[in-house]
Amino acid sequence: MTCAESEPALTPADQKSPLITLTDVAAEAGVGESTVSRVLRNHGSFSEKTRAKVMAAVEKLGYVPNKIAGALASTGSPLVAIIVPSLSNIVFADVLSGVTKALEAKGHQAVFAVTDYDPAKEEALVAAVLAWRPAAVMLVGLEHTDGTRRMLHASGCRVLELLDIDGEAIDIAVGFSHHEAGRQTAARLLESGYRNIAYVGHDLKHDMRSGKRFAGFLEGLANAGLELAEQEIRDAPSSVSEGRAGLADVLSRGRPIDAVYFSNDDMALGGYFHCLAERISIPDQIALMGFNALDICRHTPQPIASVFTPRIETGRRAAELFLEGAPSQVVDLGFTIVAGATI
Amino acid sequence: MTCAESEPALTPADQKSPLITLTDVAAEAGVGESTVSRVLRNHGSFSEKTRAKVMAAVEKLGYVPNKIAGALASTGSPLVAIIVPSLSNIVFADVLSGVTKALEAKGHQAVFAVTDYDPAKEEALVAAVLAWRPAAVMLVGLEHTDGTRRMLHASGCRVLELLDIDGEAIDIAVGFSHHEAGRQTAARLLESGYRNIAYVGHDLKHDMRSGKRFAGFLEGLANAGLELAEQEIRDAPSSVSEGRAGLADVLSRGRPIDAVYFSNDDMALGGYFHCLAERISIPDQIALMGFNALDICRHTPQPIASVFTPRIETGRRAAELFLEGAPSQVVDLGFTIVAGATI
DNA sequence: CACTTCAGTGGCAGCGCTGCCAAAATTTTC
DNA sequence: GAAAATTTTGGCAGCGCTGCCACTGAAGTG
Repeated sequence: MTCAESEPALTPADQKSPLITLTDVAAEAGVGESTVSRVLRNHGSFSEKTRAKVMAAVEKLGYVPNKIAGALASTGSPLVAIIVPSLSNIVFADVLSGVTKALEAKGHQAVFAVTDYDPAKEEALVAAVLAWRPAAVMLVGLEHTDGTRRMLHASGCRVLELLDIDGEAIDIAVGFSHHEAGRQTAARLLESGYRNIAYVGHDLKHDMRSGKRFAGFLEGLANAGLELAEQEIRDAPSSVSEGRAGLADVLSRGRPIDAVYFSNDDMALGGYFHCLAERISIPDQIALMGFNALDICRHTPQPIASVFTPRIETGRRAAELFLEGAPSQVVDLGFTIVAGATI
Repeated sequence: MTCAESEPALTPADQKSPLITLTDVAAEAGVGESTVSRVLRNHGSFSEKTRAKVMAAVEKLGYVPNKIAGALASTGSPLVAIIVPSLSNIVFADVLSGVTKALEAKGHQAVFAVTDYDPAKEEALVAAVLAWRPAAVMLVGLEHTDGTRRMLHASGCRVLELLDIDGEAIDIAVGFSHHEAGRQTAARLLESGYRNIAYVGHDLKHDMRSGKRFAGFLEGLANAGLELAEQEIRDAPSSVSEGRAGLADVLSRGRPIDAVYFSNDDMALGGYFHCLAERISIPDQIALMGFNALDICRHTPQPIASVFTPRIETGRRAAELFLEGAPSQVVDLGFTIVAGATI
């Protein structure tokens, strides 16, 4: 739960002037401390004349309020913790943007950390951020260690789980169903007449959500009495190169393949590049389908078919729900299959 | 400097149990508060027996130390603020990863914010983060408003400016010279025999660093007595679609062009897609050169020539310098021109 | 054996702010 | 014009922790 880590080296720059405090401002303005506090937070009542005096003193002294002290004195904290699996995937950066944009307008500050898709690290990071007594903790996905869950419950702060709704939410979940996305993708491919379908994916053990899509996809095929013609699951994070190598591998096996479902757009883009390089005609010889509908895949010579996911919206909505003090709930923001030129 | 924004709504979840404090742990363990504090921070001396008692109490009560209180009591703060222009550009996400990875090992916590390339917003965000009394503030680039500089100076905390060294640093700067990168890119293109060179760029007013590369590039051409054959500067953030449209535009003007320098790899990738779509042969008909050496551009059918920039390394190094308490300095991490199949 | 030494410990005063309460100033009311 | 209602204000006790200092008792010293 708590480990005695060795001290972080604190501010090395020695404070030249002992920083201005609220008391200094009060003295300068010739009013009481609480009055300054009220004016600065625009909270409670005070006269216009007082406000002017205080603001003048603040300006003159270059006072910057100390939120650390403020947060300690008032019990609530304006901090929101955001813990994401990775930043190299644009998906999480999008979520982060959405969250911070909605938060900053309300005077909240984001503290954040990256888990590298490691649940144990997530647990450690949750412990670390809880020490800051955040008003809310945002996590990606619904899968967490028991320790993480326990700490989160005990902390009493709001918990927002993002980008997934397939499972049990701790408090609020905002996202969409990956399982359903996988299912519908399969349905769409079948509708278009493809029957020899391959899957090229990445590291399922760590990326739970791509695993859920894969399961949904298989279910979609099974419903039509079909199964995957080929599959290649790379033991690495998703990337263009893995996607390219993965498709190359699948095709090298010689079995006829008329469509390929990739675990996401990075992988699909790699597959697309493989086809371009090998002069494999798309979609005549082979159809490609990705996931996320990244901007980049909309601007390839032939736009790659994909599934649009509301990433920024997920972040924004989560922040809003938290700000509103919404009750525990699961918000399904849905997804949209976008046809490209590749199916 | 400071504005009276209206209150953020604080923790809406009502604390069920008045959270465990260090005093509770001390009582449970039958020792003094300072002893618990010493054990938990592994600081000062205490017996193994005491340590065990304290840890047992911590475990039993599920105590999570309150760093807000800790930071207030000790003057230094283990918070580091990171302010980036954007998150949609992978470059800044990389820097962020580098920074947080190096920081978390040392018990520091990152707080972060996004400016959207707006210096005024940067100033507001600096004011906001300074209220958390961070041990360091990390910013991208060397261009800041006077207000930002003034606040940063007055704060007395370390200031790290990342990804640029062409200019006056406030405290520590870590990065490389964009001007020089532009110059060397021009030299390289000239070396390869190209003479009818075009530039396709994005929004220079906001992205200072791409402006510096452009200036360096022009200088490189001028040194050889040349100037740009064509140029197209999009009034938008860099993206694949802008790059594609930009190149299309330049080529439509009918002037012979044998090489194109793009403001970055996103733009270059767009240009590459345009060539693929229009069956323009690369590099026979036209050579392409980007900037950043993104992974994705290394895996296109023909790898796109680019300039590798040490992004994660910049973040890591900056964090290390801060942790070491290094003196003010400018660290040039350099860059590397990487040949692709497109020049 | 009286002396110093020092690891191990507890007490308590803040850190800079907010929240509460009561006092003071102002306005309203009859 | 005095009383009542209201607005504005200041004082001060914490928030939960750390840093300092003083204290303990066991070990080391001559």
